[in-house]
Amino acid sequence: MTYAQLVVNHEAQAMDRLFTYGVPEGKTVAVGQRVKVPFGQGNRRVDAFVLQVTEEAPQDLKGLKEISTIFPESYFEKEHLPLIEAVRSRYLATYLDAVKLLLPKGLLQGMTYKTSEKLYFARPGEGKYADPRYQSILQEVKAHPGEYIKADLVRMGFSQSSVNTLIKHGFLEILSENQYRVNRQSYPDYAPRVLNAAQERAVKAVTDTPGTYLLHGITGSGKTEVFLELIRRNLEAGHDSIMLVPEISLTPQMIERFKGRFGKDITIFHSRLSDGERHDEWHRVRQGRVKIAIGARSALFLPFQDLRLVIIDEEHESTYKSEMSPKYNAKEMAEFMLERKDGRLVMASATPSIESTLRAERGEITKLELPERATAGVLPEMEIVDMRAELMAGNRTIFSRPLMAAMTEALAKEEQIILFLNRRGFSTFVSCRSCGFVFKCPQCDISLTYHRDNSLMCHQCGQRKYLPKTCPSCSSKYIKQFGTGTEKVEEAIRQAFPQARVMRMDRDTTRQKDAYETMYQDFKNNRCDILIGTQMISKGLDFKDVTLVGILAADLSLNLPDYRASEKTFQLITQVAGRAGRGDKPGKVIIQSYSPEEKAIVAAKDHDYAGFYRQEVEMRRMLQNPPFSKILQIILTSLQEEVLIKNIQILDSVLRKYLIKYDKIIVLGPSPCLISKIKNQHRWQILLKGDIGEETAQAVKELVQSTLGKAQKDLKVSIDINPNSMM
DNA sequence: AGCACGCCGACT
DNA sequence: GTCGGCGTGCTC
Repeated sequence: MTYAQLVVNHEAQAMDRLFTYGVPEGKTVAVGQRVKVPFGQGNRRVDAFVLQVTEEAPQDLKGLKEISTIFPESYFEKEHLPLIEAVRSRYLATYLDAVKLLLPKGLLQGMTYKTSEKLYFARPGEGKYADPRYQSILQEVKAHPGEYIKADLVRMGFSQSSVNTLIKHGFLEILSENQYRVNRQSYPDYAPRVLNAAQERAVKAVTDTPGTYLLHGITGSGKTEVFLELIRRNLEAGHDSIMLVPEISLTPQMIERFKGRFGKDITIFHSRLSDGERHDEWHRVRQGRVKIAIGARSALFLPFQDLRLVIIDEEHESTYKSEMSPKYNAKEMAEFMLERKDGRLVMASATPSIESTLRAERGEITKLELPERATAGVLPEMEIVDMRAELMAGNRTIFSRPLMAAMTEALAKEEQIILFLNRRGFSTFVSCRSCGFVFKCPQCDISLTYHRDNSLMCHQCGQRKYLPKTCPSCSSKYIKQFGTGTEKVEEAIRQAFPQARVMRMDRDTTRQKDAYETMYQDFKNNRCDILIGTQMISKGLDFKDVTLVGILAADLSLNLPDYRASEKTFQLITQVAGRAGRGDKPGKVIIQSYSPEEKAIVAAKDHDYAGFYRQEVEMRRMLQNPPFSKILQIILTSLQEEVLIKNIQILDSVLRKYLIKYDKIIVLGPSPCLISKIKNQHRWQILLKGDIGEETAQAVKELVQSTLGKAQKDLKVSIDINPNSMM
């Protein structure tokens, strides 16, 4: 008899193991197939996936059952097993979560193809069906076989009942076809550019030798052209390629270029694709109809047959680390997948992560450089404005005098301006000047942001309410808004430059489906003078008429409680600054800051990546922060704070006792998270920092589960290795 | 997470 | 004597 080891579709942590079932006599199963099995005492039929097939009987099995249904389609291959195992052991994921990465979205919810009933000509009309009104329908369908469904003909003015009659009597035939929900929009050809020497060298290095590369190219150095060429060569060799981008830089411009270069060979994974579209794109890849994918991190797991090239653009971005289970890091998984088949991984950025540059220095990966702008443009001129001095001089507005002057000048010359502020809304908090009351979200422990439509919004849970006229605490009318968001910037600009055309791009204005695209086109075609935006305008956008970039509050990201605050600030300033002077006119960047002597800000001003890196890496080494250590974050949440505190204290003492033998791991906490409540869930955390190997992490996970296992149901636990945020 | 089993009290 | 409430433990 044949036996199959299965992962069952069961979310419970206790189900996170393989179950052995018998394969019915005369049937076969293979790794990656979906089956149904009777499970548990009630023999409920649940979905399961085959991970292993064996011939010999497993030892000591009580009550072996048989698979009840075998589905023909297979979702992954034997060679994916190490990947599943890696996701499990590195990121403490369950089998099920790891397997689900490889499945088309919606599979377990019964998602399937959309079918359409296409019409075909079957036989010529005869007898009373030779009548012209029938003939014209038959002619039309005969001329366009399989192109119409009934509704199309009706729309063209034919009578629905005539069409039905023809079908009923067999003159027309209906065939059901799987319809791909795919974007058929065509794009203008994007012809290859001639590569400059540095681009050429990079392409050659990657083509010649498999391995992992760090491509450090300054903003505007033509990285995209290198990607396109690498993909073209990989395609020519008959292999598949994946290009990963952070969600926010999957811009219309990027899509335009890739579609324009590769046409139908490519699939694009928008975050805005519907589940149905994702399902279909998955199958298009599985069937080998496309050879190239571009998308956010989950596109890495599309079922290509022969993946040999992965490009990770803006590799410093935190979006490559998943914050939901499985909490994998796409950079690590890409490398893992490619090194076992002699593939090539190219991680690219104008501001590489400290971690990647350190790896390059250690010789683990190969560094390639694009040190010059590809077009005539030079790097923009950078100026830091000390906002404390502005204040001293009596300027209490959002804009410093140098920025005002530069904006006036740019507008006079009809050049475009980008203003960056990484905060949406109007004011960041609202408080009562009489009693000091601050409006906070009742469900979350953060202050509410005031929006111009007179609402108070929680940027954590999204809840909105109207701003009352009087203070809920002392009933005074002295309610005032503090802090600045993009809405206030927009208002200030409209006041200062009433004739300028202004656009604001943030999550609030790009919510509707095509808003982003429309605004992008408007700005590109010079229907707008000043673009105000958050992080979403910081990368990818390439507008040739932008000569001035204003960074309104460079220190915002500097004061976060995170060892990466400095790195993030440097990256953000460099990226935003890179939007200036990409055409033939020189660019200028004005950085407003209250801490103008900060090394991240000064280094960004000097375009000095190397200098910034040297200082930052030393700091990390000194404080033993990643990449010189790992951080394991354990967050406990509960509706009841007392339950939470009691349990996390127990957990803390258990962990400390266990970790006493590891002198290279320190335990921090327990303490409330910086955002100590979200949607009424209280949050506390314990951080472990140090030399945490996979086995240690696994042991900690098991310890956490066994310690909390018997505790209240209300208690939820999340474990993350090297989390993006420690808030 | 379900589901069955079993131990115990309440009620015909 | 039997019905059902819920704590416990297992799922090939």
